[in-house]
Amino acid sequence: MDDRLICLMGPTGVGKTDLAVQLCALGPFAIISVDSGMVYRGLDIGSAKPSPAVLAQVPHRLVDVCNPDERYSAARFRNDALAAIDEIRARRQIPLLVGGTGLYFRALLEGLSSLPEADAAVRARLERELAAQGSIGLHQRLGAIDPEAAARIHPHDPQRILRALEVHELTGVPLSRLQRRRGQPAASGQVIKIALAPTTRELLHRRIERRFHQMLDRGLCNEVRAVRERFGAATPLPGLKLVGYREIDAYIRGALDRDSAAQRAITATRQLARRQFTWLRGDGSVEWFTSDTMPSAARLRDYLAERSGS
RNA sequence: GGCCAGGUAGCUCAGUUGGUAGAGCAGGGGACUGAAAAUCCCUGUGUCGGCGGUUCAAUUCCGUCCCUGGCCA
Repeated sequence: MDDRLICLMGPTGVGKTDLAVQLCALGPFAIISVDSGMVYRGLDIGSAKPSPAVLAQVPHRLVDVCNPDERYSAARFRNDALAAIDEIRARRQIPLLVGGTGLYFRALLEGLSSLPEADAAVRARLERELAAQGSIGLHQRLGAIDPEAAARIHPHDPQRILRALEVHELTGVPLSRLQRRRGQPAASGQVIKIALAPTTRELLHRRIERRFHQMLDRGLCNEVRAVRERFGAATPLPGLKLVGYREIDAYIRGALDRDSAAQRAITATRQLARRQFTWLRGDGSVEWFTSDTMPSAARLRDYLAERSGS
């Protein structure tokens, strides 16, 4: 039985999705999206989802699985992806994991420790304490409870400080101790990692800028307005923290003019792409393919056939 | 053409009572365990517009030229 797990990775805007869709026409592949943006229903243009027509023809698992007012997570992704992998294999197809979310790939391929999930009440209280004491104050408190975690987490990193305190409150055990027992590798099979990237950064920057203007042309602003109308201006919407959405939301609320919102969105996308590179560069097991000229799906198929022979 | 204000890092600007200069942003690198498209960390040598002059020493003072903006003709 073919137990391969194919990962098509790369920074935003290099054409991973198009290539994956083409590949599906050439073999028994089934796509699982590894993308923290495409999980949101109604956030279509700005997350660069494939069109409804493409989605109907080539199913993407883990696209449109939660609403913009919900919070998705790496752990939820891991569970959903494991279920999708089983289902795909039961149909004698090969899972093709496509996306740029490094943490999700790691959660799936290396596993997560067994930790409590986020608790809204605890988090709300910690947020208030953060506002009152500042992150350095909370970091000191963490130092008393869990010196190991405090040493690893920077005093200015409120998100991680809060999470460490939250875990301790919920379990009575320091985060660092729970993390020492790392969960088993979560996904089974022969992992093949392919990264798609341009040869120069400038090429990527140009592509990002052009793509964002296309998103505006396709009605990104109206998409954000529709979401705001549906949930109300005051509701915190995790979905609108995504690159591009955040800036357009600020424009719609009147905090930014349209041009600076667009410029900031493009900048934020470049910075996102850089962080995505950082995950990939550190991984010695990825095979790099250039995206300067879109590699043909046939070439990728042949590469995969070669790899499976061993 | 005259007067005024500017010309310093890719951009916006500080600053140097004369001893060759530093912030923010951008860019680059890194971290990453239930928010991750998040949250953080590290990273600043540039003919200080050109050419002359004064001076031990000029980006700083003086002269002149060039460029940009404003006002006046």
